[in-house]
Amino acid sequence: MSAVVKTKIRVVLADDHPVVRDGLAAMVNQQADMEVVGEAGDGEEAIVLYEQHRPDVMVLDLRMPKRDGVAVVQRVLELYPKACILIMTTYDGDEDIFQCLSQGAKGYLLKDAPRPEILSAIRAVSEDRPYTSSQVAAKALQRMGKPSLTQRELAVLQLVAEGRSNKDIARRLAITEGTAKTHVKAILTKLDAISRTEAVAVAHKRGLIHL
Amino acid sequence: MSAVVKTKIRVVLADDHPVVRDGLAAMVNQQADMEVVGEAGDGEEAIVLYEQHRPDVMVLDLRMPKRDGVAVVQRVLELYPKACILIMTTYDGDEDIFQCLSQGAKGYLLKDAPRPEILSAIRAVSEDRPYTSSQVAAKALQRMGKPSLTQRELAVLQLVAEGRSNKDIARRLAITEGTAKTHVKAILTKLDAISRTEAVAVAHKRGLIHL
DNA sequence: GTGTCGCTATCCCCTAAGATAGAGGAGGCG
DNA sequence: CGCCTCCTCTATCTTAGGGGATAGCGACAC
Repeated sequence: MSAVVKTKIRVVLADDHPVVRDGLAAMVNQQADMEVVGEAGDGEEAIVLYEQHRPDVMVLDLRMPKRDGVAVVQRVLELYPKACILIMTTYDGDEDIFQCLSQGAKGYLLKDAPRPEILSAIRAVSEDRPYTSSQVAAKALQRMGKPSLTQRELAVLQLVAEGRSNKDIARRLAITEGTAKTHVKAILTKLDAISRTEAVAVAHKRGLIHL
Repeated sequence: MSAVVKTKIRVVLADDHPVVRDGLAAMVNQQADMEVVGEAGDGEEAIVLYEQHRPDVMVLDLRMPKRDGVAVVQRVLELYPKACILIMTTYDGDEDIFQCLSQGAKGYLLKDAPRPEILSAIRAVSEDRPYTSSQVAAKALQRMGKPSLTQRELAVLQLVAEGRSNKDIARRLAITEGTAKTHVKAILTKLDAISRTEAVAVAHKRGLIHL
């Protein structure tokens, strides 16, 4: 070990696609100043590996089995408030971005980002500097000023997106049909949609619902 | 060169995520019997690279800029009917799978497949043997017997998914509202849905529409 | 305690959506 | 040629969906 060699940036990867993990691992391990110390295929594993390795950076996919990215961010920062987490995903909805960043993730980038950007994002986050590409930042700002949905409204929205009728929704949530309609109307207003189908489209695009 | 060394399997990769290409490339180049000879980031590039290199296998993502996977399959097989194409994607809807395989793709696998499966799929397809995982095959069979939508119905479905009203759809397609309703009704029947919102949910899950 | 917020609920009104049935023209195919 | 599918249009009828407003109740904050 030479005296000029700094300690490498230690990275944990979490993504449910082996091929993506391989790609990231190859990229990272090729760099002189960083190394992969752990790979997780789902959310729970990600948390366990974080505790085991206490890496300088955790690179996290949003959609994963067991526990999704947002939940992992929340849990890890609850345990280790100084954790540096970089979200790397295909989802560019303003709600996803907003959730992650407001939970305390240090960076957010899209999977179609070029290699150099990915690496510089890892370096930035490892030094506790936030990293957000301009497009992502723009989305996060879009989210500002837009009204949030309540928990109940999100539950109703989920059922609406599955194609359920108001009556059906009411039965499942043990409320009256009138109340279901009240919630749906609130959703339409907040999402600025004129029909439930449009509301689903908007919600999908914004990342309020998935699938 | 030793006499026992066979010619390597020459592979072209097409995926819009650099990180995925890197992962695949790393995996492939690590194998003694295969090598990556080209990488494309969109559909048009994929076609060009196929013509340039005439690889033994092309690994193709479904959703790509410029031209999507199905279109690439169609075009390449039109030019070179003996081309061996392996689809590798996250989309597991029966329609996506059915489209690709019936167009002539030799294999279809999901991005969450383990490394060994990916490699054996590439080897299989390179020898002109079809490769389909059991889950994927099951989906393809599910598609059998299900009615197809006409072009017009697909166009209407797309607009329905965007949240347009019947009147709006009619205006955009230059038909009467009644005709729009007729199409919507046909869609509901074929997708076995009772409302347009459910139809959108079903269509999405089956891969008839994206986004 | 007063105010705000979230969840619940109810009433009226009206339109968009879906169910049903029928029909004619264009084009492909045996 | 007839047969079939697709696309188009029509008409009627019923219901689910959506607009607008209002309000009681519990939780929580100030």
